[in-house]
Amino acid sequence: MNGSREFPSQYSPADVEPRWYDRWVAAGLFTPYPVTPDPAPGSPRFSLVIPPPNVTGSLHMGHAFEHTLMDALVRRRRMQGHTTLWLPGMDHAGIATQIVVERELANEGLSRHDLGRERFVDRVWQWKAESGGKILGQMRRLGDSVDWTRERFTMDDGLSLAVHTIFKNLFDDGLIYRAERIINWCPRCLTALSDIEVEHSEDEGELVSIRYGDGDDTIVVATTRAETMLGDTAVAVHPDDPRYARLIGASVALPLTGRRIPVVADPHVDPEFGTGAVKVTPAHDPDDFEIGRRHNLPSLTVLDERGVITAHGPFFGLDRFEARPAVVAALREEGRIVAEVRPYLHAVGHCQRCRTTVEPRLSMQWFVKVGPLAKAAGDAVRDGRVRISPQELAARYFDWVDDMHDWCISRQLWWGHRIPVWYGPDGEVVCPRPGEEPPAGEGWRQDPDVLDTWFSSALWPFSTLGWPRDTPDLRAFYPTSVLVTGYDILFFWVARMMMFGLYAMRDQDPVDAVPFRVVALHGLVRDAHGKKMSKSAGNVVDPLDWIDRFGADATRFTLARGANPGSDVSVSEEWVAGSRNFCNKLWNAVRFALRSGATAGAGLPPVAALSVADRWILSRLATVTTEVDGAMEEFEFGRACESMYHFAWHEVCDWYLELAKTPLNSGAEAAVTTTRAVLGYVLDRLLRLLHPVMPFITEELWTALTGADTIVVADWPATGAADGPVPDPAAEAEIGALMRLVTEVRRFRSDQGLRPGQDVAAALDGIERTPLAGHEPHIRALLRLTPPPPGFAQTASLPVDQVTVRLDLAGAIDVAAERRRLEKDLAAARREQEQTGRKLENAAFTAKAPPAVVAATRERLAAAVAEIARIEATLGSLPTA
RNA sequence: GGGCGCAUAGCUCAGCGGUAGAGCACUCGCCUUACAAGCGAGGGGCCGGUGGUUCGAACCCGCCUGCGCCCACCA
Repeated sequence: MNGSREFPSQYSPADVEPRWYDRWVAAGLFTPYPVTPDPAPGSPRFSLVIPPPNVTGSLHMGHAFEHTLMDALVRRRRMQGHTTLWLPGMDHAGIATQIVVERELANEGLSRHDLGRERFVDRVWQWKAESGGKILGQMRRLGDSVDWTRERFTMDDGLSLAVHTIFKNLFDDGLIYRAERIINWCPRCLTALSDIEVEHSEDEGELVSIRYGDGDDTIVVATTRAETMLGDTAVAVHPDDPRYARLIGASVALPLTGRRIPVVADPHVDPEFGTGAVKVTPAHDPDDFEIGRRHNLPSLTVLDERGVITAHGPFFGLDRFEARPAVVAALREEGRIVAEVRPYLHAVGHCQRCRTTVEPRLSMQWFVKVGPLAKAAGDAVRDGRVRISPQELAARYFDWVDDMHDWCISRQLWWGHRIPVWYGPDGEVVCPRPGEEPPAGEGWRQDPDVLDTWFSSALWPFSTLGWPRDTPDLRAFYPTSVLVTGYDILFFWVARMMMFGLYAMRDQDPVDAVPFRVVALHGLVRDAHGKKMSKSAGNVVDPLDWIDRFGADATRFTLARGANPGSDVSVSEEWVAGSRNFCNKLWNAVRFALRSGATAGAGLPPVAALSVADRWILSRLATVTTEVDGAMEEFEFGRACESMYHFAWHEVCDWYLELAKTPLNSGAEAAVTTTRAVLGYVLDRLLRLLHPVMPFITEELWTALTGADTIVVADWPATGAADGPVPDPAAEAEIGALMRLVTEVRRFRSDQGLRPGQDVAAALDGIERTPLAGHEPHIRALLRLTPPPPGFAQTASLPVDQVTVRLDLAGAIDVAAERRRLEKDLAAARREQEQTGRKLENAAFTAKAPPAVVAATRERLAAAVAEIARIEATLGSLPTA
């Protein structure tokens, strides 16, 4: 149907890509089946859910990378005939999105409080609509073969039901609890954060040693946060520390305040560190909180939610960072109290979203009791129900899962799933079942907080399929086949999906309770020099920019080509340009094939009809098919791409297409027919192999070549199929010899600085006695050599293997250049002789090495010796300059 | 403070026990009837250092050096 399509000499993605995506969607190719019960019983299922992008903005190169890998996996499975679902969607990204919208409001001079909760949330929904649309557009441009009929959002009704349901279940099982704890608090975002939302960096600070007490009863403590001393309620020392034994149980005066605080003995204190004495601030330090609990110390809160001092006195109203030097200065004024101040490098926690220094804060929050959940999550990987690729990263997973702290899930935000708990006037705490009327009336109110955005993400693999309802999709596609995501969110997301998936599906067979069978972790996208892409470094590339300029396929190929399990990928404009060139190469190969009348779809001609060149390229195709198939199975996209690139460019285009020209132009009907069929077959299969990575150009070319409707559901070339090509070592050896001969002659010409046409005539002496006899027409065509006229004037003689090429040169050869070339070859041959010779003289080698290796070494030695003799003879026959 | 990973051609990386590879960059020659986004040829590497295992090490083991990442409540 497309045979008459125009094929310009350059591939233009802009003319091709826009034509296909909507057609694919309209044809329902990305939809496994409509939402009906059990549609395709018995067929293998392949499903995966997209890591939902945040609605905060647009997709970056990391998304393009991740989507390329997922799409490649999905498209291959679809071609393999699996009932395939790639489920798209987006994440409301609680804190991140709220910050973005707040920033937008700030530009209008407003805060969220000016709008009030309801209007603010409406505003965020409005933002979501715009930003989300942009992301969907990007996914279409990338070619993501997602099922749009099943698109979800973490805050849509179904997912909100799932959130409420699992919260209720966990609550009833005692796995969610509310408690007053020291949590990580962001004084800018004004919300609690979980441990992993805090990023530590080595920051410079000051370690201040302060003398507490007066008279003889003094004790020196050190701190990096002097302002917190206002909230000190004790000094702790190690129970066995003789220096302080006499003070234990006594009290000392707290400078600046005059309060007396006890000295307590606690084994947590390290007597080796500093003075061996620690100030205890239970309200503002997690360690101190624990010490306080053990010794029944009061908690004195001296900082408010914005990090401002609330303790009465001269520091009241100061920000914590102003208060810190102010406290030290005040201590100095009292004299002798500051024992030492020295610069100190220590790890400081920052809010992942806004970089503000996190403040440990005592507050009432909701937590998930992770113990049993994390145990199950670890076991599922340990016992092999879930495989992590690459395996090395499993260690990181275990480290985290096996030593996880309870997860603080409440956030003091407005954008997110509101905690489904109501508090009564008499202290009642009620979590109604979904659908059940929440308690109402005087004094009842719902918890104002929302859930950590990762709480809903953790349900994604099953909430998107309809859970908690028992839907056909849930039955068909859970567990999902594979999860593709970056190693950087192993903890944030993967571990939590494991916990919640196993918990939600705890009634299922344990094997089928897991959220995914395999976790395929990829790395980060970096720039050409391996640097992380970041706005501040100015090396961020928008994938759409590349798609516009080089095409989606080139962008995808560049990303896939660098992808190895778990490792980062470096990309740059030069490389995507290289991929664009590759697209162009494919384009022109098919253009040539079409012009040559290549036929695809009829299968292979009988083996007897094939030429050696045909057998060779089919042999290579067989091997490449196996390589690509195997590599993709193991998420080794880089290897798969290398294999296809090399085969397509350097074997099919560089050699086979050139070799094919001889039979195609021969006029011999049988040869023409066979060559057309093989050419068509090879390109057909190559395009199928490439399709998962380069969907658009392969669709365009394949439909043109075969006349079929779409490559999207064409059969994936199976490894070792009965009717497929097979490896043919004899043909490979023969074409290998042909390549050597042709290359040698070209090298000779290049070294001699010969212009084309200066050596058109040549004799190929001795070729009739070699396997290359039948290839003489090929060789002459590739080298543009005519047969020698009778009695031609031969001026150069070039031996290659068993053949001597005698060339008719316009002038005398450049003897010096030829001598240089031969001497270089000679040196190489001598090195080889020496090396292999030494090896064979090694008695232990011949005794212990495998016989095949020994035999190969013997052959190499013999070849080197022959080569040396040949070169020396040639050198001897050169006229002296 | 723990744990993990990486050091191979100018750059980015593959190879992980038997003749050092790719892409890009570079040099030279070519508008050869699919493609100049191309064709042909070429240069370039004591595979971080150092010991060991082995007939044989870029590859396995020990140590050293230099980078990178993750985790961590030592004030």
